[in-house]
Amino acid sequence: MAEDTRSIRIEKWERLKAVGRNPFAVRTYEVTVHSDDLVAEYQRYEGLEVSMAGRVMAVRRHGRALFLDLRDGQGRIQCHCREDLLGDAFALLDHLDLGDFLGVRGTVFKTRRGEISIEVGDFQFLAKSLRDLPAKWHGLKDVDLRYRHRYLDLLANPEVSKTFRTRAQVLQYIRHFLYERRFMEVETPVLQPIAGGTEAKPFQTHHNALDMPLYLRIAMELHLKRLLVGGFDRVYEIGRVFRNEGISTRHNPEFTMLELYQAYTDYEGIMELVESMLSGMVQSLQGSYQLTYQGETIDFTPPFARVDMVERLFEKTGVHWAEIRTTRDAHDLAKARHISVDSKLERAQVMDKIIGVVVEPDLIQPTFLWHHPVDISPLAKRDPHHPELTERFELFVAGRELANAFSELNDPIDQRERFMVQQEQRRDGNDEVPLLDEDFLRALEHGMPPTGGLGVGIDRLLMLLTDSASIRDVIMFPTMRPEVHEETEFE
RNA sequence: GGGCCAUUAGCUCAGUUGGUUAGAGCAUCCGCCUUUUAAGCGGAGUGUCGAAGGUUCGAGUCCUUCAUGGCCCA
Repeated sequence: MAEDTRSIRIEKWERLKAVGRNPFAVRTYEVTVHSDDLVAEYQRYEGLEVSMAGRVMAVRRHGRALFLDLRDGQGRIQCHCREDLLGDAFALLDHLDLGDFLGVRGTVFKTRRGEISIEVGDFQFLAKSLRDLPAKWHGLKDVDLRYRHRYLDLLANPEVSKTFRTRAQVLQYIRHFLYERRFMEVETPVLQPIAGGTEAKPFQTHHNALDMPLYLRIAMELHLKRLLVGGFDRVYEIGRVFRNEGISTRHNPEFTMLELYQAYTDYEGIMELVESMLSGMVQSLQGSYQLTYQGETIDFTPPFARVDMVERLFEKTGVHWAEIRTTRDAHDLAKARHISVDSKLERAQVMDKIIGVVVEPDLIQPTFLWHHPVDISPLAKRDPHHPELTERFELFVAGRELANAFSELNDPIDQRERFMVQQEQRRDGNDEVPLLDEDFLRALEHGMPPTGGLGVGIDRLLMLLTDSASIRDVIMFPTMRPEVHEETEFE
């Protein structure tokens, strides 16, 4: 029973305290080497005294000696403790449990079976664990427990730690890549009086002192563009955005976006940037341009394929975008293709849904789907030769949108007109359309340079790079319903 | 929101057409063991069978509702 384990361990702790060895009274422990480095450079360490600290993951007792596995932040190292070397201190190991933190000092050697180990000459309890760790080799499989108690998931399932190490590497890679291209990292508000920059339902909160509603941002776009007006010409932000929508294997209410804006270039310049960034990232992580996602080989060798959205729609449906003039036409097409859409949606949104069903799922290899119609791209510059289309692309990989980019609309009059169209949709009941951001328009009127912009969903990128089926596998603490009953075990 | 599936010991899982006292491995506890590594050997304990109702002489098993999660669809 869990309570028995706990009280037994508390008793052992009491006994340690009684002999002046209270683990929780210890503040520091000298660490001279980490496990992985020691194993990698065994020749250098053999016969030398080292000092290490970590969590005890396994104990194998052999009477007057024992082996234990110590896990530190890098990996695992085996330690050997013998009574003839440790003397009276050996008896203290009776109070050792799986999960305890231990510091050891001793000599590096190799066992008969060839395992690099430490012959412990001195040890210290650094923290006591009062609860059982998850099973040794089954791992922790219950997904609910894994996400709720991620610390146990990380301890029990090595591939989970690896995923989050990859996440850290990817963020580092991006920052380094953008640093080399002279981008500056900035931070813009999460709390906003108007949540704009895309279409999504925002979370609402309230500021007490100002007595006003505030929204959690759904995108960073409009603030980053203000910075271009302000004179920075290459800016980016990596941060959390929030969308008050359903939860699924591809959606978490809060997720991480990269947005970047580069002045004096357009969507084709950004296309080059994305190709270079992603192919280089895959190369540096995998050692090649290929990776496997859910059984499918994906090849990030640049250049990526380019597919014209309107053309591909025509190939797939025999219908040209221009033939769909009204909302009615769009709904008819959806019905003909057996695609169910909300009857309240307008023409452009219905078409967006249709494209999502008939075009996007086929885009398995990295593919730029480009030249989106202007009415689903309110912040993108028009294509000068086809003013009903825009200089925009979305990058699809494994049938999913990974990035979205365009030549940023900097014509303040056109921008205002497009916002006005959105306001009509809002009045017609589309509550995903943001309110008009007058200050943003004012900024544009001061003049924004021609600019290419990009947004990348970092979590979805990580799903690809770590072959994860669910977005929850790449977010440390995904959004969960609270547990029904809190266990209170304090007597 | 709809459909399907899951929930049994701390962990991972069995549990027959409804049948007596619900099982295994690991973990835990006791004993032995000074180069093991899923160490070994001997012994012991372990459950609100997700929750609440119902059917039945009898429910882990059948029915209903609920909770949480997963997959698919919207």
